[in-house]
Amino acid sequence: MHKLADVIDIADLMDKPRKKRAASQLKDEITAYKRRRILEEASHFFFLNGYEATTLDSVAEQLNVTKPFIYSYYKNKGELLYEICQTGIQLSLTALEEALSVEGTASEQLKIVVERVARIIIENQRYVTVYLREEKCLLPEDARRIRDLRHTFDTKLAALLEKGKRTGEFDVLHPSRTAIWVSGLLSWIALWYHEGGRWSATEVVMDAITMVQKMVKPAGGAHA
Amino acid sequence: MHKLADVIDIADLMDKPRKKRAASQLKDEITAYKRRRILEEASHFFFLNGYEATTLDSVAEQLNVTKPFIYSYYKNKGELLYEICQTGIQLSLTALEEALSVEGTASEQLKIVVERVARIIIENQRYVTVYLREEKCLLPEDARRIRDLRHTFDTKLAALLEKGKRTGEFDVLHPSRTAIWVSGLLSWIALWYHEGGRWSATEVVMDAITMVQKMVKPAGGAHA
DNA sequence: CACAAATGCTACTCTGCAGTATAAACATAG
DNA sequence: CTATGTTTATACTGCAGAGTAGCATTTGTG
Repeated sequence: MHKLADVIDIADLMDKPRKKRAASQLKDEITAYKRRRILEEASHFFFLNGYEATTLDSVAEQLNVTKPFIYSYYKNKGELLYEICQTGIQLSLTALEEALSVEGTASEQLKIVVERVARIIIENQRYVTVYLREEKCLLPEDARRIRDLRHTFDTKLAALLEKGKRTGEFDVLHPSRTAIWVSGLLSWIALWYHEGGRWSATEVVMDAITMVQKMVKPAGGAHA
Repeated sequence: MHKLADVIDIADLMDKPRKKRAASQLKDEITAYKRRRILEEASHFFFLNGYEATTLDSVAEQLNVTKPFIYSYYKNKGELLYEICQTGIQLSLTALEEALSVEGTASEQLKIVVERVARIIIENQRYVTVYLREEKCLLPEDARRIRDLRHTFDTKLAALLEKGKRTGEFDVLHPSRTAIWVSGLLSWIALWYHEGGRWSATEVVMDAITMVQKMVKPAGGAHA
């Protein structure tokens, strides 16, 4: 239901001078940057205080702007939440897909997957935590799209476990159920890890790898 | 800092007639029952919609009473949240302690622990989920007490892993860190399990047992 | 410099809900 | 059947925060 003008860049069709096109491109980049900054600060507050408890006034104050400024870049508070949740799951999914594109045995791939996804989750803890914690606050249609991404994640992970099962590398009774335990273990990192806490990010990542490897290891002890 | 009268039942000290004591006892039971019913319904709404998004008016309506009724049994909304979170973690802790009191090897005990705690978490999903999700909404001092209970849970679990490590039943590099992964895996059940969903409670419990056993199993494959 | 167009801010509105003052209904005792 | 205390409801207050209308300010253009 888009108007044509919304989809195709009018500047490219009409014979606008170079300068103008360049200028509008720059403007778009600035707009994108502002949106990103708002999202960053909002995720910070949502992470610390929760979605409902966070006021857009406080986010604005942190950015040294005012509330209407935020409203000129986001339709409403819910849109901010959606973008944060989306970022949280999308980053993990992308990390998974990139890891899967590395050639190797199922065991090697799984190790890379866990390592990369765990790192991404730690680096983007705010986004992932808000996604896990505030799902209930999303509009139904937004929640649906987020769940679909999550489902894709679990499905791709399950496929990897299935592959390892066929080659005999893994001992998993039920790949799609095991995938949920593995992705749960990864998600748990976001809820539990604390920067500057008792354990370093690297320790946590290494632990996660070890745990997942044990979860899928055949009983016989083959395939160390 | 309690006054004496708050600690010792005055009716027992003064020579009150039997009837009065019996009557006041019954009254206390009724009061306790009302508090429990309020808590049940509140946890239902907190679970479904989140703490902040839930109005006490809606809880009252569900109970066919009014908001001031609730306020005559609970000081404020925060106290309700605290009791729910407390219930969530306390139930798990009690289940753990009961399971630990069963005599047996570390492996046997661990199996019982995971089984019982997983069952309790599934049966009391509302309470546990609210505890995991709404921790940020608690007053600092309440949050502190909840964290202490959680810490006790993790510590007792770590002690069991330590014991199994000494006997050679378990292969865990770092018991207290592994305990956190195990308790995370158990917590994850509350966030993910859905009654009437693809998998039954029994399947989930059995899966949890399998996963935890694999997580601590020695590489050599001894101690099946 | 004048004019236009965007970008951002001041100063609101309006709603929804936590919490309460007060009155009514009910029970219990004398 | 009145007197007294207890339990519950009616009917408010007060406030915080989401969202907005309209003014001010900057920026770019001929």
